[in-house]
Amino acid sequence: MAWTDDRVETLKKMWGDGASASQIAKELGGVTRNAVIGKVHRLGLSNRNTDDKPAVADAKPAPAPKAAKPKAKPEPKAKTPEETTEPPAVVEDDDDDEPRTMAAVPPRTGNNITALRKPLMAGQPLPPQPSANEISPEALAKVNAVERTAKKISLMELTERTCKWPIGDPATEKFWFCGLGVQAGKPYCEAHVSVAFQPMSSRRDRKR
DNA sequence: CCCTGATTCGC
DNA sequence: GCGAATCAGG
Repeated sequence: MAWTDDRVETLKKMWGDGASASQIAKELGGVTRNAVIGKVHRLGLSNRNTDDKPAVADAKPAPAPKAAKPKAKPEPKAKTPEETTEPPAVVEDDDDDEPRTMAAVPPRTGNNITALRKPLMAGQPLPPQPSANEISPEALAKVNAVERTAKKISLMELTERTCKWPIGDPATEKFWFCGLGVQAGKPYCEAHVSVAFQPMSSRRDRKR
């Protein structure tokens, strides 16, 4: 697949919009993210630095002894130390909206979670609330069981495919996220989905 | 393990 | 110019 003006345009557009290389590659099709990144660099779009390196100090003794080493390791990265002109990078991709017929129910880790009010991750549906209520005993038991086998991952480990169910008290060190594989599309694993999302009717029936 | 971009280098 | 392989990091 060649880089037609057309495709390059799309590339520029998406890259400018903050899309990731893999996203762009997927959109274009026929190329890998590596191809996209490579192109981005060749186009000089890597990081929009309109600045010219101030010829302040030129103590660069051309440190590139890459001579007879097919797989020589790259030299220390030369990263421009500046972050000022960073784009908003606000995640705004929400392919799916939670069904309105479902109601998110707060986590109940046996004990009680008080803090954790604001979303931990941008764009992620995770505003657990303390006011828990009746959840099917079976489901609850299931959750407790799952929490014993949970991966207990950190915030950084969270991905689109890891259960984001919080376990423990965020105010203490004893806090993790479930981390098990999510139920396709959902933010939680199967067990946690079952307690997090309940049909409105179900809640009503139980509650009243 | 999932992902991100950065870099190198044979083609 | 291209991009797979690799690196470095979250």
